Amino acid sequence: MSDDQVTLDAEAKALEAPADHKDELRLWLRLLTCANLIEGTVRRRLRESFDETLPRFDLMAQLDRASDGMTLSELAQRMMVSNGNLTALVERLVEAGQVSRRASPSDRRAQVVALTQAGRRAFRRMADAHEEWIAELMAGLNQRDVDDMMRILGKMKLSARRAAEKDIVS
Amino acid sequence: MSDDQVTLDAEAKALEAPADHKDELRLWLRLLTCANLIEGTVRRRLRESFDETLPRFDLMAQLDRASDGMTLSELAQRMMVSNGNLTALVERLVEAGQVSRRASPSDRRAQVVALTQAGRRAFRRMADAHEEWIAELMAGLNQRDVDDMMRILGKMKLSARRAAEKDIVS
DNA sequence: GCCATTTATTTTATGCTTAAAACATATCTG
DNA sequence: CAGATATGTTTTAAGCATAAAATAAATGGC
Repeated sequence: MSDDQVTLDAEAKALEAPADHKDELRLWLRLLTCANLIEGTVRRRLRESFDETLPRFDLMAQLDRASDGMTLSELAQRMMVSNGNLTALVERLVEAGQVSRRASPSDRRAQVVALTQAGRRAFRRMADAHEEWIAELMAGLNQRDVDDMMRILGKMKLSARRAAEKDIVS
Repeated sequence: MSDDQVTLDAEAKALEAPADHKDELRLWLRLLTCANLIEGTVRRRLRESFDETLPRFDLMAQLDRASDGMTLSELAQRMMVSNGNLTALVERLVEAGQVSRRASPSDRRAQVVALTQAGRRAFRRMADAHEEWIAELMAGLNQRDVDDMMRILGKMKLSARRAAEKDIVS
């Protein structure tokens, strides 16, 4: 490997131009394309097969993992959406009888939301289909690809979180 | 390799349970987490540094690559958003003087949109910062990670597109 | 116990997004 | 060339999303 050449090129550039990050940019664009492609397909199929929206499905997926329910703030954090977003979303799901809402026993400011029995039943049906759809969309990957990507995405998640938190904490 | 064992297990399962696709599901959730983390950071910084929104930036990015502009339909397809979505988005950018809009010479239904000079100038400033942000968010990856992931995402893109198009073409 | 700060939620204003319907123009087919 | 079909765009109705401000309750320091 010609490290000298790399170093010389890098130094030659550093004097007049900023570092080149085209590879990372291309990676990001491709990641985004894949995410949009998959998310769009899931969104469409959820609507066509179950007359349900993706945000509602995502919300139910979080509640499905917490049998005792959770507060709105906790839900917002896990879903990575703003608090205000949940107010209306939860309201509609409560109206539809899929989510229950009760005051927190320990904190009079907070509300605990949870899946109703009907909500859990509906979610489970959708989740089974959803799992199949994801597998179908990723059918072109072999186990090695899945494992490799899982590992690299783990690193990316850490890296991105560190950079993102720098903005907020300070 | 014990193919027999694999086959037996698979057959034993097939009788009572559907195939297990947990790995793909986990991969999808992690991919989504990364995408949301990065996209959210970019969105916030665009607003804080340039008082600009991500959809507007994305639109300008597409136009930056087509110096002669393109029609709304072509733009919608490249951005992977609905046509109706663009009407208002373009309208606001035209108002802001960043995008121009003219009738297509060859098709009286169509309009061609393009960046104005001011729009191009503004976009270039933002794009430089954006490239740095992406590199920072992905700083935890080495070149090998970037290359590996790029390759696997290429496979995923093909795979997802095939599955997605199955729904629509029919 | 009181005041400052933090935390939980809602409200408001604005913008993004979609699907579906409506409309206009192009293109194809017989 | 006429009618059918396809394509380009806008409109409509509904829902999703954010930031920022407002409100309410909890917590911490003194």
